[in-house]
Amino acid sequence: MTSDKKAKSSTNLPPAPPAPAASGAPVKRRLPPLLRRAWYNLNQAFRRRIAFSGLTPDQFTILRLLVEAPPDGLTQRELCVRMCSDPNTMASLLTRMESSGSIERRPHEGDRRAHRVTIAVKGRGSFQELRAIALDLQRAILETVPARRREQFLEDLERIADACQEQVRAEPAHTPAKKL
Amino acid sequence: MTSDKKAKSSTNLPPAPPAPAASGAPVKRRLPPLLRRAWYNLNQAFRRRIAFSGLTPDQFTILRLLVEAPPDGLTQRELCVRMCSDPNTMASLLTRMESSGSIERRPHEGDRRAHRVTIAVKGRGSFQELRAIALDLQRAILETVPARRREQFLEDLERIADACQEQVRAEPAHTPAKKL
DNA sequence: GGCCGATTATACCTATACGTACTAATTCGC
DNA sequence: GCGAATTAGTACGTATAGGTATAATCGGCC
Repeated sequence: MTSDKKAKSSTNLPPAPPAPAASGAPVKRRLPPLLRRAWYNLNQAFRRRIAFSGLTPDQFTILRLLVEAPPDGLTQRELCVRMCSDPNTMASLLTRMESSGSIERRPHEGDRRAHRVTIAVKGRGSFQELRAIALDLQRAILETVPARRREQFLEDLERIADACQEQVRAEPAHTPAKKL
Repeated sequence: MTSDKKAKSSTNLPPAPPAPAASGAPVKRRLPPLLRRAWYNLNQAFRRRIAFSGLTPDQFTILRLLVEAPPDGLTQRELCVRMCSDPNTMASLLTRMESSGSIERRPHEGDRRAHRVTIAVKGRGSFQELRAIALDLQRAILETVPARRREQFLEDLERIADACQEQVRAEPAHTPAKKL
């Protein structure tokens, strides 16, 4: 068998020619599809690289936020804000992480509604291990943009991210017409 | 107690201070969090704006792809590639859209495994209506980047998207060496 | 012609994403 | 202080995201 088959999984993406035919006309690039493609593939590439650890990209993000947080930890609300997530997703995510021993939850001593979420020893170990993989991946991807434009690109991407967030605030979940 | 901020929203995102304090040091911007923030909020802003129609952002994307496709329509596989999605997600997505009457599925006359997916009259109407909303949103967001840098930004974002996709191909779904 | 690997779609399962509704606790106006 | 508005979390339901496995084909090769 000298076949150099790539062992391509059934759920994998084929060649994929998302770019329109090059002709000479100004290639009309649309922001939403580009953002979607970048994020989905970045997330998937990272998920596969860290799958061996049993953690998901979102769980890794939680660990990063906790490592960068003060030793007291953060409340679920604070994690939500930092992850652009919502209370529901956060609750189930943290429940799984608590079960697997990556984090710990204890009642907040100043606000009995809230929880203090902290990283467990096991979680800290996982983070150290996966962090290197994350940095490698990020570097490999950023290298495709010429070094002299990288800083400008990230600055503009931040403007875009800010603008997107602003557009969410401009359109509340349901605009509840308060009863009077 | 060190926390003393005034959030003011329920399921919504509060003020959200994702940026580190400005001090003078080069603000280290990280690609993954920025991409996540941009995509999540763009998607959410759009979802809320089109919620009245009963369609989701992903469903809108399907309609757009079908409108831009040849009259014969596309197979589910082709839609997967164009959406950076996978066969599973596509199947359930199309099942829902077929039930709601946005699209039609018929057997592929040349390949009995495949389906031809086409847009229904109802779906075409929805698309026309939502398209204007999508364009407005995209314009409002892109305007936050100076006009003279927009084209360059989108070009670099495309490089990033391509690089992310490449990183996925470099890491097949089930990495480890297959059983020998 | 028939065997075998590759491909299209589906079924099933877990992990988010997020809207609505609800409970319990906290804050604020008076 | 008391009650209403707010806020932290949770419960529940629907819509993706995507891994594994499988049925039905398709296609190349002997």
